[in-house]
Amino acid sequence: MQKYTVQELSNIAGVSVRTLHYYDKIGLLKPAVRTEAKYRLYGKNELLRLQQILFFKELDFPLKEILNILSDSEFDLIEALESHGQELVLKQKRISEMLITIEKTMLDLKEKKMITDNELYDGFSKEEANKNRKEIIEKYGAKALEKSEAYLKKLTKEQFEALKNEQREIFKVLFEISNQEPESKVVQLEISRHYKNIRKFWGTDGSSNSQWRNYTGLGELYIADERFTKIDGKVQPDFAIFLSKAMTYFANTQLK
Amino acid sequence: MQKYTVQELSNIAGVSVRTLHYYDKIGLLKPAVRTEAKYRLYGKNELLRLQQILFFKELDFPLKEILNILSDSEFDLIEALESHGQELVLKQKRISEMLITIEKTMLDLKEKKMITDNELYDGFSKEEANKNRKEIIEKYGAKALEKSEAYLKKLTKEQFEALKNEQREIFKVLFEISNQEPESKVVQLEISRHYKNIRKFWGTDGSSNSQWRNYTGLGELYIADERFTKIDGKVQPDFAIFLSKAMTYFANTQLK
DNA sequence: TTATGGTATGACGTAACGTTAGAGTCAAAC
DNA sequence: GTTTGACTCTAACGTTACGTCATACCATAA
Repeated sequence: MQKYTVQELSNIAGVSVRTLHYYDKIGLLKPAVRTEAKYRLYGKNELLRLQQILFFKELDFPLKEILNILSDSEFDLIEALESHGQELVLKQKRISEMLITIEKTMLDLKEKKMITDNELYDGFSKEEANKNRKEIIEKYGAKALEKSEAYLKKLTKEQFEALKNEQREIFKVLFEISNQEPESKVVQLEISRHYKNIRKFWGTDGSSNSQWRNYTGLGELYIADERFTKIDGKVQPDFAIFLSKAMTYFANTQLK
Repeated sequence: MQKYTVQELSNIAGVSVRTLHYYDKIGLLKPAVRTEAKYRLYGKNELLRLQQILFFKELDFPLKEILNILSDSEFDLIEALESHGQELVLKQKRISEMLITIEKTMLDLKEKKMITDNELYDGFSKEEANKNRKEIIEKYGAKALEKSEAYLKKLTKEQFEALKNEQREIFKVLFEISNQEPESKVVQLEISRHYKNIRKFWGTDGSSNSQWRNYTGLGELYIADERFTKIDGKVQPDFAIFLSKAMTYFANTQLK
């Protein structure tokens, strides 16, 4: 007759040795025999029983109930499955409700942190802001403005601040090499860094294509809105144009 | 300033005193002050914090994470909600799979226990069985036979046995009063017992109307199949007819 | 014979409390 | 002033299904 040691059975069934010790202790799965040295040896019946145990365990039955099921008759099995299934359905309902609550809460929080129109042109006077917008429309059309503002409004306050601040560093590097061609490898490498850096604000929504379009749009925004491309506090219009070109080129080469 | 003792806070927030002790111990909710006698006293801030805690607890956040959330900034909150939501979605998926497995298993089990055609007329020879079926058709039509057999085939073996055996008792009582009118109150009372007794084999499927039709059909079956209405081993055709009448009357009076 | 690796038992740790148990505290009733 | 009853405190075990040591024993090959 086939006999398995703890480790053998553990390998066959994919459970830990400790689990077998435990099942033995609680009387769920006793070894067929014990050697004089107290070693546990299991036979085929035990292997089968273990597989039954694992089946119910996968269904999230507590071990005590598994013990009952495996010792009682078949009729109880159906009943057990039925009532356990009902419990699971209830769990699902509860989780659904939790998910709804979570989504609502997130909406609430995001709403609070959404940028208001005022904050969008914060630091500019109303007139300046409007002048700013008119300029964009003249140069790039109303659609470009719309896209840019829609993009910014989707950000939270923190993200907006991060957008302004966190990129100073990388912009400095880019500024240093802004005498190079926007399509050059050196520039494109830095741009890819910038892209990765900015991507984390976009979350997971939107197709990859639309992400490239967004990125191009962001480049246009840099030209239009001088807040982003200030270097050491000074406005750099040429740099913004350089940036936009490099970004557009990057986006186009990535779009297969 | 308002101060609450453990029990007061426990009543307000709907948690146990032990829970407050525990939250204190793990540093999740410390009382505002401790009296010289070591009594815990909570203020309004603590009440508010407790409510926050309970909010996240309802969402199944572990207390450790709640501790982090309540001490860290708001940005982490959204992240926490998002990842926790993803966990919950995974849980839901796993439960869905479990439910599918359970349903499959139950189908398998029931199939095994379904009555086979042979077992349906078990104890009768083939000829007898066919004679039996012909008789039913002659007296009640083919539809009645079909319905009866369909009804029986839906039962599991155990249920079939139960149907035959478990009702001996109640049939004896009914047999005693079978000299009464089937429509009489005494009889109808017993019939209602019989109805309740038999109902548990039907499960939850089928409209209530169809259940009454089933019940009437079962009465016809009793007439046709003498196995069910044997009293002390003797066939009682008159009793079967009496039963069927009483059952039909019962079903009709219940159908509003 | 010893090195190596498998095995056994026992005990602590995990999460979030429930549940005694023993001892001290408070306010009111006597 | 004291007793009573309600309240509070800390400490400790129980719960689930093991993981993770620690320590000691066992088996087999070199």
